[in-house]
Amino acid sequence: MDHPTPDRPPSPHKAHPPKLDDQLCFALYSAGLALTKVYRPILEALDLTYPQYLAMMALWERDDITVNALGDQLRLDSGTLTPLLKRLEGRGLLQRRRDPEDERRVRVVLTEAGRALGAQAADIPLAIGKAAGMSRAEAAQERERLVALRDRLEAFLAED
Amino acid sequence: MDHPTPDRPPSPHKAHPPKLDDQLCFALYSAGLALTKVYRPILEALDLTYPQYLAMMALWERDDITVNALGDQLRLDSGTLTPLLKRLEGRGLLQRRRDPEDERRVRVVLTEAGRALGAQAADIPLAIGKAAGMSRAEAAQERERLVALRDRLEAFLAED
DNA sequence: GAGAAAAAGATTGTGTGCAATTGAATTGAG
DNA sequence: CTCAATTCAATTGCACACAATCTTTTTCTC
Repeated sequence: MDHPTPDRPPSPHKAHPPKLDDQLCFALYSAGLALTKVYRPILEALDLTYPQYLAMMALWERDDITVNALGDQLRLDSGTLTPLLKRLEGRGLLQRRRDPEDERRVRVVLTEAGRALGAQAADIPLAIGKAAGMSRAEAAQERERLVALRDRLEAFLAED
Repeated sequence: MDHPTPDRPPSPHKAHPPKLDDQLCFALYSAGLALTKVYRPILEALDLTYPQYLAMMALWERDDITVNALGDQLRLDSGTLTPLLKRLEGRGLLQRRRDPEDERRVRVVLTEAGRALGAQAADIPLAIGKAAGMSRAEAAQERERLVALRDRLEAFLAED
């Protein structure tokens, strides 16, 4: 049961392949998979997928925004958002209408049903916190560390 | 059940919908998206997708394992792994062969080309660490926190 | 030892993610 | 004012993820 690369041998004669369980990236990846698996049965009650839930959260806070603006918040492009929003529209949770000011834009507006769903979602964070076995404060700390990591990665991507 | 909601406004007359940027889950989700975007151009040199890279990492450490065993490590099921492995096989990086001992199993074995790719991947973690703007020690700490979170979520999923 | 149950992997169908392209609308340079 | 460049969303194509189902093979029970 070998473990963590305590110290790398100073002179790598041969290049050693990286190990799965040493990688921060895999921890992030597998934690994300686990989290969506926890969400799935909870969101089933609202008949939402996890990305749909994220989109609805953004819209509960502020709707009547363009697809682009929503994509900036969610870090998703139109290739992902357009079909996702069409599904939500098909369920009567929102409407997509061309902006008369600029016909290139599509503005996303919640319906009454869409807004009402927000109240039903109010208890979800608590349920997730329980599954994660973290206090509110711990979760907030971890959230900040991940946001900081994300921001550094996005800054790196934005370079040149 | 639980309730000490310490910092909530005292009387929730109406249920308030959760907010995107308050959620640990969205921090995890968006950090994961950013990370794969950082990986993409780096992995292009190896002509691997990010999940393919994860699978290869597992195999560089130990191959000649079943699809199930690989799936347990990666947290993926056969519905995801079968086509992924077929693509890698098509590229000549590995072979899939039925286990003669138990014809239900398929064992995954690296080819020489597949093993050779491991050497080319040796510098990737360093490049990622740079993009993430973290020291080795910081990355290791964050990795442990995420693994702990993942393990708690998986334990919750395994309940009942 | 025969039939039921279980296990391993493959397949099908749905829903993301994203690159690349397209089409329509707007803006900008001269 | 005009035509090229830009912008916004949609579309297309590929690769995950996963539920549900199916086939084959093995094991379990009697």
